[in-house]
Amino acid sequence: MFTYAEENYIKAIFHLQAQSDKEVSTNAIADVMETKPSSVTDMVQKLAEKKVLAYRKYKGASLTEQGRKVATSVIRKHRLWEVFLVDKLNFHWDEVHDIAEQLEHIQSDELIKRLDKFLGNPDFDPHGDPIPDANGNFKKTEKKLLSKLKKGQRGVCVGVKESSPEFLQFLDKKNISIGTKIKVLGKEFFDGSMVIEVGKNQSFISKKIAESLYVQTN
Amino acid sequence: MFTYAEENYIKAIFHLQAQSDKEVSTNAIADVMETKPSSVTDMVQKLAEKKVLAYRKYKGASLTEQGRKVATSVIRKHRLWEVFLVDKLNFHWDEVHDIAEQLEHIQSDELIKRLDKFLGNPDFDPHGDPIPDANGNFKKTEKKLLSKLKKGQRGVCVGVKESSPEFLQFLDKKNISIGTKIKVLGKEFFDGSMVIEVGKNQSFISKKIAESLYVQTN
DNA sequence: TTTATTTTTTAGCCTAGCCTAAAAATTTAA
DNA sequence: TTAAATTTTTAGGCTAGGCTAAAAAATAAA
Repeated sequence: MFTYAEENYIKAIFHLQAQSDKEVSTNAIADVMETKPSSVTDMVQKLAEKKVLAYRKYKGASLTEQGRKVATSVIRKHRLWEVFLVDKLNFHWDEVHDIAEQLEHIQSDELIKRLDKFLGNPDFDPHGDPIPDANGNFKKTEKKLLSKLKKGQRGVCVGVKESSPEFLQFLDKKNISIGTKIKVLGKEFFDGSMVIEVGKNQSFISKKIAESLYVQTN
Repeated sequence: MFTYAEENYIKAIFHLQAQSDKEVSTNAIADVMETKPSSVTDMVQKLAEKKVLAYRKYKGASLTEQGRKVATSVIRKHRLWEVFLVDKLNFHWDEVHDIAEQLEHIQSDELIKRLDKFLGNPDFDPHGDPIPDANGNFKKTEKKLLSKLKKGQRGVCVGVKESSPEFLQFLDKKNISIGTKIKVLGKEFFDGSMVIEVGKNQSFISKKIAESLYVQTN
């Protein structure tokens, strides 16, 4: 139904829209797709004809209901495959993205249905991101950024905002992964840095880090 | 390194060459690829430049060592994924081909290494076809066509020559699958048909069927 | 509010992989 | 061994998805 390129554009627009909810600009899309704005214009016009998004010249694009369905289906597949790679094939969570990027385009509803069951109907991928159900609905979570916690508060790491290999490897070095309990020992006002407790160790982390990590408080 | 289309051509030429060992004709390739001969000429010339095959105008194509490596790698991936689909996701052996046809193009050596291990390093796919190892070597089997067996001989079904859904479903109806023990009760000279024993039942099968089923004798 | 800057679109071109129609080479038949 | 039939290649076109360069629209600054 949709080509790989089309699916990737739709997915990118979905993610961009999730952040700002308004129409997504041509340049923003070009940025994340690593293409030129002129190429984006072409593709966006084609996708508008296919009814997966609404497009107004010079204004930007926003997904239709149909487009959202395509996007969540691709995201669902991506995240389920990531669970497979980590849980079944023992990949590390910072190695799976590129492979899942390929696997997310495999077309077979039956395959995904069975894969989901095989994995025990997981709700979250190895990075802590929610896996939408077959209808495209995400489980609501009340996760917040680590940077929002006050001194003395505790939280459980449930995800990352950024998932570059560099960042994930940094977290590894600090022994932080999904499920890790974190306690805020101290917080600096002027630069937003924190001292946190992870297991038996304590670490100093910058504001940048604290704003890239999601935790769930209880 | 190679596009999906290129990999599919290489794979097709490999299979054609396995049957006749000589140079493969343009028309033969067009046939299995379901394209026009002119398209094949284009692609074959491109693949010759890429050194995966030797091509002589009007004579045909034959894979180089490099081409054989590409082909066996794709075949290895295809068959390993089929094992995954049947063993882990409980697909039926006649449902997995189209999905494996997509999965065989996923690029990641590490993925295949781990998948192979996860599946217990299988030697055969669900249709009984051998899975080449990482170096492209096939395990030798002395399978023969059922039609070659004489009256009274026994064999174990180890594969099929043809794997259309229709044929596989026919085998199902007769309760024949990989590992099924078959005994030849009788054989007609004039049309090559047979009466065979499968489990507690006996069946009449035509020459066409007997020539589409591989068995291993002991 | 006019000018300068930035963003977006248009126009035209490129490659991969397909196609059709016509030409050329090979094979088969007379 | 020449003519007919078949196979294969060439030539020229098409679509998807990119690109650059230039034009047009929108936004920001003077």
